[in-house]
Amino acid sequence: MPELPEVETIVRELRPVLPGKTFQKIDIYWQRSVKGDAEQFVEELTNSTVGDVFRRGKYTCFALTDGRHLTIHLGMSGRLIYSPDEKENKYLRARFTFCEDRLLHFSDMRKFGRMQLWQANQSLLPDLGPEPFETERVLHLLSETKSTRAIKTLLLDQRFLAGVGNIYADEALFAAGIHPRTPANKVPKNRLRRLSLELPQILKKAIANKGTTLSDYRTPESSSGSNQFYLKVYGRENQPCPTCSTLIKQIRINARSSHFCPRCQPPPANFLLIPYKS
DNA sequence: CCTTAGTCCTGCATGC
DNA sequence: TGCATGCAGGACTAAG
Repeated sequence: MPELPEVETIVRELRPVLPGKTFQKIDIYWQRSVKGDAEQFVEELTNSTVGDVFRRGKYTCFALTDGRHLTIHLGMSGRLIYSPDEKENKYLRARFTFCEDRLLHFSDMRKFGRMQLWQANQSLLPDLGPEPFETERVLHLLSETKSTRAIKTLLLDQRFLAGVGNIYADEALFAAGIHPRTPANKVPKNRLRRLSLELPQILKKAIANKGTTLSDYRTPESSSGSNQFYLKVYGRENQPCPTCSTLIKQIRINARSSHFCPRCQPPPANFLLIPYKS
């Protein structure tokens, strides 16, 4: 599942090769991979030229030279594959052909990914919260929030904070010593400070490792990331905590699996926890 | 404002 | 073996 570090890795591979390239032909194999009308999307994007490639939250963004933008959200299983040749791929949802026959393939097994074209006068991704690297701003938002939702839920809310998904939310809460079910407005200030500082560190380390490959994620040159070998709690239920050897627990928060160490991430007080509802 | 449940999807694991 | 069921999850929507 591509989160911020995986998307950043993808962007870093595409940025040196795509700017200056023109979309010569676009083939859509699954209409719903396009937000809005797929035919119109193809019509409006054909013959456009890529100016820059960048990341915002979990979105890969292509700035077109005429001021418009193409965004791609990879969902759960989306991949961008940049290659000179065609490969058999039963999950191919879209194919972008550039001049000199270079190809960008959008592959997406579970079909949760979405591509969207933005007009020049539209503000891009207006509902996204700040990037986690804006430490001061994130700390301020966390400190000021009156939200009673579980802190984990807030971290996953892209309007509050952009780019964090299930894996890195669990890792960041472990690093900050916060129980994931703590109400956001009840987390002690010193823990919030730790969270705002640890989160960007965790993301940077994951980027250095070219992302976390659990099953589907690959870079555009189809290599795997290696950050899965460095995860401390995510997916490690019933295994010893790397810090204190207490067994990692798995619980559900808003229908999402959450992993934490009961000793390193103690609840501030039992009655403060967001209760579990089946 | 907040929440939960349902939807979209497929592959994989499990159980009979 | 084969079929049914359940699970995973990000973003979005509807309903309370």
